[in-house]
Amino acid sequence: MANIKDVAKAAGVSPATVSAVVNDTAYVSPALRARVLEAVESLNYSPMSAARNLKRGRSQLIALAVADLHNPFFSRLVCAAEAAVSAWGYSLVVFNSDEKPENERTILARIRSLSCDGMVLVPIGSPERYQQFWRDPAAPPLVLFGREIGDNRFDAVTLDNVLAGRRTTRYLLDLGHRKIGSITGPTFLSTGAGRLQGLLQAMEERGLKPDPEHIRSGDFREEIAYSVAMEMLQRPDRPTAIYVANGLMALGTMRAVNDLGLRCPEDISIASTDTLPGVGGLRPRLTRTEHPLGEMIDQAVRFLMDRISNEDAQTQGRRVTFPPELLLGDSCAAQ
Amino acid sequence: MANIKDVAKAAGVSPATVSAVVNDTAYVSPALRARVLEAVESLNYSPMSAARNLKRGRSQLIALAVADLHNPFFSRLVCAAEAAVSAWGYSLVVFNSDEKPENERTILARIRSLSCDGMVLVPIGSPERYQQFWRDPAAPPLVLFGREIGDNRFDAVTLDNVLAGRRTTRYLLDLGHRKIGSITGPTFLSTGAGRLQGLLQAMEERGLKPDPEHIRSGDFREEIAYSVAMEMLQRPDRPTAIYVANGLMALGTMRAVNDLGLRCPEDISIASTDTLPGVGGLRPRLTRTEHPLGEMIDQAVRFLMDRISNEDAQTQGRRVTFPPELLLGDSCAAQ
DNA sequence: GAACACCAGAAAAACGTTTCGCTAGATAAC
DNA sequence: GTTATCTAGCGAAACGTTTTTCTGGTGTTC
Repeated sequence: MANIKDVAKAAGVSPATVSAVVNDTAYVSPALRARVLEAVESLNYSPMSAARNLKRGRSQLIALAVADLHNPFFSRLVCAAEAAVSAWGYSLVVFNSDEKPENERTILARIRSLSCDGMVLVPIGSPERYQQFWRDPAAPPLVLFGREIGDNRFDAVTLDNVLAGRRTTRYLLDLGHRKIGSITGPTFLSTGAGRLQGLLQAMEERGLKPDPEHIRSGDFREEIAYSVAMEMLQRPDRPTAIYVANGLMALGTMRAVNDLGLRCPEDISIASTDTLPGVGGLRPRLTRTEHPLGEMIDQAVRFLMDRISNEDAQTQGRRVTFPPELLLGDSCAAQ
Repeated sequence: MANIKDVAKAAGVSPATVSAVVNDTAYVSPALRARVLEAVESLNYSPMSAARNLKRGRSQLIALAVADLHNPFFSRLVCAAEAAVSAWGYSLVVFNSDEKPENERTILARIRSLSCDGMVLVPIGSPERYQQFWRDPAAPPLVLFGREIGDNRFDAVTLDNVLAGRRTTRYLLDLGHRKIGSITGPTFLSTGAGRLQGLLQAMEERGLKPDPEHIRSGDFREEIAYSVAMEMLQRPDRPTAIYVANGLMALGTMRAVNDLGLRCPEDISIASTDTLPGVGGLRPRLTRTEHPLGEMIDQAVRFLMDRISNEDAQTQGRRVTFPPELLLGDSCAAQ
């Protein structure tokens, strides 16, 4: 592969001049500039980023480490992140911790050694895990995404999960439902806990309290949600509406509804937070609160760019919480 | 960040020795090795990959450039590729050409300058586009994925699309269907053309020929498939079964079926190639042929690893075509 | 016409590794 | 005891850039 010296030789100039032309970093007379560009063209030269990175100390790489790439929600995140990152001239390196702490550890080490210029992390586990990462001056800027870990030193972008739960539940309450159940995510995750808390808040506002038997964790997984829903819906005092905490579980719940011969929304109303890509056309259309995913990842990347350019940046973590949007389908009926 | 010299100084050895220890590339006496490791530990040293890459001439990066990241199929591909690549100690850089040639051009340039050690490409457009890429000795090994472009110089991993179409159609024929329609992908893509061709072959085997009005392109998109299906299903001589060429369109077709008050499979049988993630629980469960995606990407990565280690490799492109699996749901009924 | 400022471009150092060739010391052989 | 053999570890070059410093030539000004 042609290197900068080859180009310099071909154009009869010094490597410095080639660099100046290629990076547009200093004035070069039109004549020379043309010769250089011609040489670049004919040799099909493109600067080797390993060398450039070594010299410049940055890599033009942004890492995205998600907790579970199998979950379509995170797939959508990858898609949005790729777009956001490449708009700033960066490339996206994708990692999947698969909810396993040891994987996450490996990934963090790898990101550091790749000298990624920044990273977006959907964290698993508790803040202690990131202590060392935080202290390490060589670590790239970090934005936590989606999940709260109770540590305000990092920048963080999240959905207002409590609001999501509250808003969705209020909608069900406004339709007249009183016996509202929920299939929640894991409560050790802020996404699971927050959405549940929002539901509880909304019901409490009306002086209601859910039947404990109607609040069950589906672990954010389709099959588990299915079996939990099967059981809940077969109870004699089954709820009239269910708030499901994510898209995969919403589908599992719908399946249970169908398998039991129940009709949605006539027999049971279903509302969720989040949905699945591509299923927009399914009937009944799901009533749900959604993440403004594009805006969220844009914000996360903006945080990173900010830290990257402002080395002297405040050490305090900034956090932005996005409100969910309530999108009406026809999976809920008045009670 | 601590560098190799700092470690060397701390351990009282030369940088060469540190390198030998870190990479386990030469014998170092136990005593020294321990001192070095201790220094590495206490300084939290990790080799800077930019420098290492510069010296070694590789980057431990594999690029995956897909044609449309919004399509859930390619999201699944990302997930599978991340796993395959990291199993070999590489990291995955993800790009989305969004079916736009100019994006693809940019991406190829970027991959080259990142010195990615290999790339998996879901190509858009015709082979000429990759000519220059092919001639460039600096370009990393390339495996084409999913789509045929009629150029046998590259390694390629594909699904046997013709077989997918044929197998699915035969299944419908065996159920007694004679008036079989299809919502196809774009026929300028091998995936679209192949699946359609498979359908035609299967029908021809039985001396049948589809009504031209029953063969329509849905462009691999949900909404287009919806409107095409709406129209096709409202024809007085509507087909009794439809073969839909991908998962997104299958959902659109199902939606049209529902919106027209038709029942599947009683009124119309639907079978597809590919499906959507997470919708495994939907009713009716889709009868479909699926990509063995994990095996396919594993094969692609193995091709790359092969080229990476065997510099002297054959210049001839190898190609592996995977047979689709037919998975029975309950979206098809006997006619 | 001389002194000076200015500027385009070149030369060279530096970034952090790996790796080749070498040295010095130990061991073994005679 | 001398020489040959071997080996652990070191020094230094090299990878391909960017960037700082330097140089030589041109133009300006009094």
